[in-house]
Order: sequence, then C-alpha cells, then structure tokens
Amino acid sequence: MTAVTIQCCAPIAREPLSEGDAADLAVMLKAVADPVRLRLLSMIGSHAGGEACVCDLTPGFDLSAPTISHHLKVLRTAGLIDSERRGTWVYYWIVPAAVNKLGALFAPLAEPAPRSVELELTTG
Amino acid sequence: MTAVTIQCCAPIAREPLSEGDAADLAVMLKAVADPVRLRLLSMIGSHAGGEACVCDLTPGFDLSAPTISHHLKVLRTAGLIDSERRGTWVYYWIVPAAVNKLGALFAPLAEPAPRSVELELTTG
DNA sequence: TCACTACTTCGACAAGCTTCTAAACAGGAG
DNA sequence: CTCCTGTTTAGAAGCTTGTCGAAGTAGTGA
Repeated sequence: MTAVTIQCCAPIAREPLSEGDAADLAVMLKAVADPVRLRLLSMIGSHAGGEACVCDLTPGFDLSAPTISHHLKVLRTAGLIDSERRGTWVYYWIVPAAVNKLGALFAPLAEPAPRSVELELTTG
Repeated sequence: MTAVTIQCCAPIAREPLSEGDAADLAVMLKAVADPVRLRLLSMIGSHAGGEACVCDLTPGFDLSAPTISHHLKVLRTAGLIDSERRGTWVYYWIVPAAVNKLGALFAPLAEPAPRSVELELTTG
C-alpha cells in the first residue's frame, strides 16, 4: 500500500487534468479534507524533531484512540505521512514530497482580473 | 455569497492549526477532494479567457447536467469559483485568492525527511 | 509467565456524499 | 405569447465516511 506517484501534474489552472490524475489527486485531497486529519498533519509536521508519537497527538482531540488511529491510517494510506514503531511508541512524520505535490497543484495564480483575459502564469 | 476568509494560516507543517482554521480549510479542501470537481476546476482555470460556460464543461463528463451543476455549486459555495449569467449561458471562473490560499497551506517543505526517510515507503 | 501500557483492527451505526430523474426557472427565437 | 434550449432546484437511492466500544497485537517489566 501507500503507493504514491510523486510527480504528477501541472498546476490546476494550467491545463485540464486527466481523469486518472484527478482520481489520483482526489485520494490525497480527501485525506486532508477533514478537520481532524488536517490538525493531525500540522501537529505532526510542526512537532519538535519533525515527528510525533500517537501519545503526543491524542490529547489534542476529544476523540477515542481508535478514531485517531483511523485518521492516521487514512493519512498514511494516502502517502502523506509514514510511521515506525520504536519500542512502546509509534512515531509518525510527514512525507514532504507528498505535501509538496499538493502545493504544486495549487501553485500561485495571478491575483487580479479573473475575467479580463490575464492568464499569464509563471512556470515554476 | 462566496464569503471566503482569504488570509488564514501558516503552512501546514509550520505550526499546529487551530480547530477553527482546520474546519475552515477542510470545507475548501472537501470541495476539491473529488475527481469531478478537480477536473472542473482545472478545465475552468485553463480554458481560454480564464472562464468557461457550463456548456464547455458538460461534454467532458459522463454525468448528467444536474450533477455537473451540483459540483459547480459546491465549488462556488467554497469560494473557489465565481459565476455570472450572460444571456443564455452561465460563465464560471476561478477565484485566484482561494486557490492561492490552498497553495500556501501546502507550501514547500524541506525535501530531506527528518529521519533519513526518502520517498521510500516501506510499509510493514 | 503474567500483568500492564500503547496502539490497531473489527463490527456496527448514523450521517453525509454522489448520482440520478423529474420538474422548475431563465432567455432567446419564431 | 409559446416553444425550445440551457441551467438550477428538489427529492430519493445507494455507497462512503466518521465515530464508537470491544477485542486483538506488540512491547516492557516484574
């Protein structure tokens, strides 16, 4: 599991997404499209050392341990985080490439004039 | 409609998201976490002139017109697109600020993983 | 070996989402 | 005005998701 294609697509407004790419990206986006998982991801990413054990995360929520575990699994299946057991505890950390892929998808668009034909985008 | 708080949060791995911010962002992310809506968004954004009418979008899908309309409404409610009727047709265009907000959330992370984990996902 | 702690899997249920058909609404043409 | 086309709304069927309690697995230590 956790099969992730790291390089994928042009920014969303550059060219139409193929059906396959869209399905692929939707899996990853579904994973982050949840308040709990979004917070989990940011808690893991901003935790000292770049990783956090489940025991660090659980207290931040009014949810049962199985539910937290479920959300972590969703994030891991989507390839956004990875984990390892070290002794008693299981540690999670962000997979930067996966997050970067989402960032690239929503690459900056020209701010003004949505309707006056100003679609000039920078490449990077 | 389309009330969107444009400025919101630090990149996901910078600091823990507040409950409120996470809920806010999840709404927007849910909107794009669907293959159809993702393709709609990219078709609109990449269409000549930066806007597209429903009649441009519908032929690209094996879905009924009401279904397309529903998805467009979800995107519009989330503030990602806006629309205007011009005569017979309704035109849609992307709201750059909203897309940029998502891009900022997934701002580039340092590539090297905290634990020497590259993009090797060995589960199990 | 046994007990204890940390975490995950299982099974179930309520809530939500995607999709459809049918019907309503808005504009343009005859 | 009446009909036709383009688009949205309404209501319902079927699948997916978020959540829980109970049970299972993994590691630590007496």
